[in-house]
Amino acid sequence: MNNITIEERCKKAGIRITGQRKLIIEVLQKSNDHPDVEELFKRANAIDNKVSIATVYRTVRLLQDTGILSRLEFNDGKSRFEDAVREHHDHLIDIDSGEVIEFVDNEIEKIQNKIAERLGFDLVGHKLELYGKRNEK
Amino acid sequence: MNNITIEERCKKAGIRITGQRKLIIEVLQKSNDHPDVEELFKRANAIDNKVSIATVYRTVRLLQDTGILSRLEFNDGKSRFEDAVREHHDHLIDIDSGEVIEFVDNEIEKIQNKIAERLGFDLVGHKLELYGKRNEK
DNA sequence: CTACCTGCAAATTATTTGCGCCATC
DNA sequence: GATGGCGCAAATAATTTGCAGGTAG
Repeated sequence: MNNITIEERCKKAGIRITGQRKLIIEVLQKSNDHPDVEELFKRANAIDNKVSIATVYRTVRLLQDTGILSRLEFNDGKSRFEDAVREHHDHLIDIDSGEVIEFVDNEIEKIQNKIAERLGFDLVGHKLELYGKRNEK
Repeated sequence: MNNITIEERCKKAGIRITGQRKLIIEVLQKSNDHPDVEELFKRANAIDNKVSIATVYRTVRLLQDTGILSRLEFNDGKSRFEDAVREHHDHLIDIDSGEVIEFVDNEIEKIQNKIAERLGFDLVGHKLELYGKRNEK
C-alpha cells in the first residue's frame, strides 16, 4: 500500500538523515493514530532519549514544508502530522471518544473535482472531517 | 436566509447580553469573511473601543461552547469563527491568495451520510475544505 | 442586590529560534 | 573539513485566567 518510505523520500528531497530524524520518522511511520508533537516526542524518547522536543518541531516542520507530511488540525489547538503520500483518505472523528477513523471514498473525490471546476479552480488538495456518534444497533 | 440572529439565540440560551457582547456579535454577524480573534477585536474597537481582546476571546469561546458559533482552523495556527446555524456550507481556499470561498453542495451531504452509516456512525457534522488554484481560461 | 461580566496583566500552552557545540556527507 | 543539525533555554504567538471593580437582570 505504501511502497516508498518516508526516509527514502527524505533522501530524494536532499534532506540529511540524522539519528534523531531517523527516529522521528520511524515513530511517524509506525503510528496509526494521529499523535501531536508532544506525543511524538514521548514515543521517540521511549525508544531512545537523544531527541529534544525542539528537534521534533523542527523535523515535522521541515517535512511538512517539503510536502512529505501533511499537517492536520482537529480544532483542539494542536497540530498533528501524517504521511502525505499514503493513499488519500479522510477522517471520521468520534465526538464521544475522540477516536479518529480513516476512510477512503472515491465518489467524494470525484464530486470535489466537479465542485472546484464549477467555481473556476483546479483542485490541489482537500481536507474532509466527519464528526459522528457511534450508533448502537 | 438567516432568520434568527445570533443575539436572539444568545438570549434563548440564557446568555447575558452586555454592551461588549452585543458589539462582538454585531461584528460577527456582518462579517462575510473569516476574521481571527485579533481581527474581530480590531473591527469591534473601530466601532467602539470599550472591548478588550480578553473579552473577545471569552465571548467566542462561550458562543462556541453553546453551539452558536463554529470554530474553524485553516492550518495557520489561528482560530476563526462563524455562525454555526447558517445554511450549511463548505470552504474552498485559494492557495495562492488565501482567499476563502464558501459553497454549498447537496450531493456531498448525501454521500457523507452514506459513508458515516457504512462505518456505523450517526453523522453529527462535518468540515470540508478544498484547496485549489484559480484556473485561467 | 447578587451573580455575572470586564479590563488588565500575569500565566499557560504551542511553537519557533539564537547560539555554541557536534555530526553527517 | 565544511555545512548543516542539535540541545538548551529564551523568545514569540495564541489563548486563558485570577482578581478587584463594574453592570445587567
